[in-house]
Amino acid sequence: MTSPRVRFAPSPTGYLHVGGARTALFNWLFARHTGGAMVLRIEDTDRERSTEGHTRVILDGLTWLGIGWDEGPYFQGEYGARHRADAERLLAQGKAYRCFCTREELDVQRARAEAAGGAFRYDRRCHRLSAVEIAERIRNGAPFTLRFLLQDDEIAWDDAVHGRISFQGRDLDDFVILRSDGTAIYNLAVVSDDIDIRISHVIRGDDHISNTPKQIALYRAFGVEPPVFAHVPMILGTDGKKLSKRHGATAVGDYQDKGIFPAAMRNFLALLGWSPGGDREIVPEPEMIELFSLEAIQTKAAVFDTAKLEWMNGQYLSALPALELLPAVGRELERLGVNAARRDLSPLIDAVKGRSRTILEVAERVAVRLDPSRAALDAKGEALIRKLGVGFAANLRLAADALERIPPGEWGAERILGVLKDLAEAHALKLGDAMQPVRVALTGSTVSEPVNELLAVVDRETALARLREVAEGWKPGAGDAVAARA
RNA sequence: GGCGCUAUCGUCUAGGGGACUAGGACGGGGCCCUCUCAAGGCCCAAACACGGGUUCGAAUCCCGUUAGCGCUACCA
Repeated sequence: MTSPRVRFAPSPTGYLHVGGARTALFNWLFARHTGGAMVLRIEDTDRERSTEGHTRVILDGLTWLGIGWDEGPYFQGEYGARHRADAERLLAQGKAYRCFCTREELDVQRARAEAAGGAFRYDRRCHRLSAVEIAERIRNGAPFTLRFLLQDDEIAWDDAVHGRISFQGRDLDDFVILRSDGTAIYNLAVVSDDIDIRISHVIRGDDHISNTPKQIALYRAFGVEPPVFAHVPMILGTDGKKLSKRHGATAVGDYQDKGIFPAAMRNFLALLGWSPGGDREIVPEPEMIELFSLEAIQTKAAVFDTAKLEWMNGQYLSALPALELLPAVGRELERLGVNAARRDLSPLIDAVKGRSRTILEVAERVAVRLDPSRAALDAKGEALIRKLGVGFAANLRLAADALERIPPGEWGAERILGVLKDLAEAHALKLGDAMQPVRVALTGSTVSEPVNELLAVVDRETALARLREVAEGWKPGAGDAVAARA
């Protein structure tokens, strides 16, 4: 047996959807696990909706996710001649026939069938046309499609994830394989291409299950052994409906923009519908490849849970050394308009990454530590300062005075902690009362690393200047008396 | 409507006839730690859709019911 060949075949009619990304991931994992090849094919036969931009976005999305391909991308649109030749071969062999029914006639037939309460099935009226009638219509220039002549027997296959699935030929109808303009319909194009590039395993979404019997029928007609089919379950939104735009972020690019790591996204996507068995959650890529199997894929649709994705991202974030985060943080900083040149960002990243879940949060926190005045830009920060009441400015001034006495050469987390502890003791303050005003003044938030570490990580002059600025600038407002009592 | 697929905590899942008092993770709640928030540690609540079989014994196998989803184009 030769090594498996799988393909990921998106149509470039939209962005790379998380569902598509997961399908790609499963294909990729299977190829890596088996030592097979992954082929990329862009199904761009729908000229109306396909764009080059979408193709670019899909390729970029896969690359970002770290899903590489061994062959392609092939563009389905370039193989129209083969599709057509294949269809005509079936026609010549009597396995397909010309259908002269117009769209309007078909609509009428369909409506009639529906009104009668039954399912529409093409009645093969054009299959009964005599050779003379056909010749005459062709001579008159009547447009026609090619329909596949479907046999009535059972069509079944052993699905690698679902087990045996079976359809009856009589429940299907003679589907169109070639449009009147000579271009191929999806099912024909797919089978023609999959045969051409020798695909051994078709791993795709289970919304394709109902296409599979038609495709198997085509394989039979071509006299080619069908590939192994593996239909992976859909991804749903939190309301249990098929994931769509109104569920918020559904494109891979959205998560890239949110600061999700490719590795975290891969891990999360892989565990959505597949399980390595046991209690594993964080699964490094090599193990994922090692453990992957089609049989272990879930048969049930899965709900996309953003909260768990973010948790997982946080896990990857904490595990990654600051050094590896540096480039990404640098990019985000640039986007935020922060000049980070000439500063070693590593200590700052280390200080904030533990309580961040995305690289975006890391960058924002680093930005504030580089330039605390950014905290004031945040209206929420100002509101917080105000809420802290009348004792705030006084304590802040005390802290600033004490900290100023630390010589530049001794500015460090340990020394700062000692000074603040002494200060609290000397003024009978709770440690928190000395710490929190500093925290809020410096970050505009009640949340940060320990205050002494925060101060150490912010440049001494910058920190002191900011503390002064906030302490002096603070004016008691109308609501402050109340706040102080509360 | 027809055809098909599916059914374990709110969510992702483990489970392959006895190891099930149904395990883990996210999320939720509580406690510890603590200058805040996270992280970390400990604890709690939370599920086998329903009904019939098969079997000494069913979450696990079979049938039915219900519900959800998919497809039902000269879209992919």
